[in-house]
Amino acid sequence: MAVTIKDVAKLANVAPSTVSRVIANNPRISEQTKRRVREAMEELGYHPNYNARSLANRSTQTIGLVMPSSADKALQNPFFPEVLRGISTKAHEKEYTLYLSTGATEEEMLQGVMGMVHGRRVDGIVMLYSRIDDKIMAFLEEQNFPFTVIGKPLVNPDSITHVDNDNFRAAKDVTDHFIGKGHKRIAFVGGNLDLVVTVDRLSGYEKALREADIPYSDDYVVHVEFLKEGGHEAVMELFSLEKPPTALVVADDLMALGIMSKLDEMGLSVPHDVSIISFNNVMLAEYASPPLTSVDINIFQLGYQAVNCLLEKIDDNEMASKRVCIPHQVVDRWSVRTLNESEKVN
Amino acid sequence: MAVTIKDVAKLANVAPSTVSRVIANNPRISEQTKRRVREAMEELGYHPNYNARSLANRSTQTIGLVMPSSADKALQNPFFPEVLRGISTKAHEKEYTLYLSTGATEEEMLQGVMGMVHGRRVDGIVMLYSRIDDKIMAFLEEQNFPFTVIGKPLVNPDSITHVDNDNFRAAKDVTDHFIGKGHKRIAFVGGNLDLVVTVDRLSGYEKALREADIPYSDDYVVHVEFLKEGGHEAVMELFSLEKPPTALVVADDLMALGIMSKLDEMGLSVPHDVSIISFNNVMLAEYASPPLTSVDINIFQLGYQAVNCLLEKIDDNEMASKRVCIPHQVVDRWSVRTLNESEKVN
DNA sequence: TTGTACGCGTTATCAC
DNA sequence: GTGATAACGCGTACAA
Repeated sequence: MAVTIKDVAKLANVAPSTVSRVIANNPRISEQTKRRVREAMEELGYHPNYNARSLANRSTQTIGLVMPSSADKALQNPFFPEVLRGISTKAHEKEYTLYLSTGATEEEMLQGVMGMVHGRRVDGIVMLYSRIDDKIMAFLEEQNFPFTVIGKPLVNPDSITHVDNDNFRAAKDVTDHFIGKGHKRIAFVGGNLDLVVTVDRLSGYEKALREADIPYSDDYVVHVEFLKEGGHEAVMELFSLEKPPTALVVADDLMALGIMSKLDEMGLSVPHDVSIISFNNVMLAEYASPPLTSVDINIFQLGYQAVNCLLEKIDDNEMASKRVCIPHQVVDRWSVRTLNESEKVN
Repeated sequence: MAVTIKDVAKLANVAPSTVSRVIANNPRISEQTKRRVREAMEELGYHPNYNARSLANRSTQTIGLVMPSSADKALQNPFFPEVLRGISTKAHEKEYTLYLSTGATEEEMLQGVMGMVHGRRVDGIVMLYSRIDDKIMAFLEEQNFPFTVIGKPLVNPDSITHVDNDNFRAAKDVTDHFIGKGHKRIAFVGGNLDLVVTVDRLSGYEKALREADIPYSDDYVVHVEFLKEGGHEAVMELFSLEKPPTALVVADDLMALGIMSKLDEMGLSVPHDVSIISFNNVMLAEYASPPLTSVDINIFQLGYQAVNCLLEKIDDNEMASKRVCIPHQVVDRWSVRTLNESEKVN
């Protein structure tokens, strides 16, 4: 069987506890025995068993990740690899490892999370999305288990540590940007209304219109099931209005891609016939035709900080909840056109 | 502290071992005591500690996932969410959970995997990619640790269990498809030559040309760093040849997107000026303009079967290695045009 | 059918 | 500085 701490102890002529101290680099052990023990470890090819350690320690040094359910189309969004990169970077820095929840349905996901928590498989959890009325979040709160959320929890956001963008502001910036370019017929294409981010951005959009005295119209607001066929219909509706929009605020780069595909089909060209600004600035935005002007929400930082906050909770036993706001910036590409005077109609 | 098996035992007036047996649903326990014990578990809110279980069991019921390093652009490919879906489905079926390796460099990744293996954090590993001369794979083989590979390992593929497509055949099919449509100037745009999949597809492409007596030319073969700027240059080269290609075999949907963006810039239109078939058939292929004809390689199945094979190794202690081949099919969309007679030049 | 006793590999608390 | 010894929570021969 595998080599244990006892084998090392025997070979080095010390007690198992001494070996343990050497591993922990306990300063009260003489350099001499440290060397001897290390040589023994080397010789036997010893590696500590993390399960045993966790058991004795009551700490797993791993954090659980809750993604959208695997059946969820949202998982296809390049948002996740990038947020994962941020998460894994911070985790690696602090020598934490990652545990993945799995499950196709929300119920399965919940079971998985309950397993992680009750089975003491993880020390804390990062939720990679924030959905309205989410059972998993409710469970974690009720259990008082350390967790952080990427995005803004709708229910008591003040008592849940989360890292988010100022999505209200970002959407307002984008809408203002359009207004500054002479656009007045500005439509909003949002994602699933269950996602808090959607409602935040919608509010920002509304606010910008209001400030500019542009009337808000329900006709100009559609919600697209992320890349779904239904979305295409929504776009068709939008452009069969008597006054079709000249500019689109789109909640996600991928959605923008889908929309552009549909526009292309309809013989409409971006940015000539319609301008688009979307969110996330994933790599794809740069490779679209035309390259998309997009709001960079700093996805990497979202993940990085989420882990950072979580570890503060775990390591420092920090009880207070906080909110971290990651800055955004719109990066200009080629999907926006400035309207000339004659085009500035209502 | 948390409620343990002993607390349950006490409340139910049985020995801890009995509780353990109830958990395992041991048939030798009377229904009556089972009920009593279960009630006690319920009342106390008992949940087994997986670390303790793993320790006693010598099995973790979790499988480790090796993805490309988080810094690798390849991680952005929608291939991964989808393969993850397959993996997680099978894992969930068999009540296995998932562990993620992290790391930005290859060295960090290797450290991570060594940690999983030596620390006995996982029972087996699925490698989500297969790169030529991969240190991680070499390590796993040397350790004789159960693992399966998605894609074909270049070194001794016969002794490593892997699940793959017939990429040679797929590329040949695609090239034949073009040939059947009258194309003769067919170029191949491959990905990183380190990836085995690239060389397999390249061979299939060559074979098809040879069979059709179409001369193979190095000028028609370029390799694109996935979605990278360099790729754009490669495309420019291709289309500044005196005889530019009329058809492109592209190793990845995302690459095709990048290429189409560049073609658009150059004033070339798909499929009018150039036809394209790419691989993977990720959701994006459907939403490109025009929608891409693409080879569906059944990504979900790749993941699902990879776990299946791994579990056979682990559970049944199956030592023999095998190769599972997942079927592919090309799904026709709008990126391919049939050449008319006058266009069928060399 | 159920209980006893020990082992899984570590860490932590005492001693010395 | 270092060595016993007792947890950590569970599974499992073996005994009853």
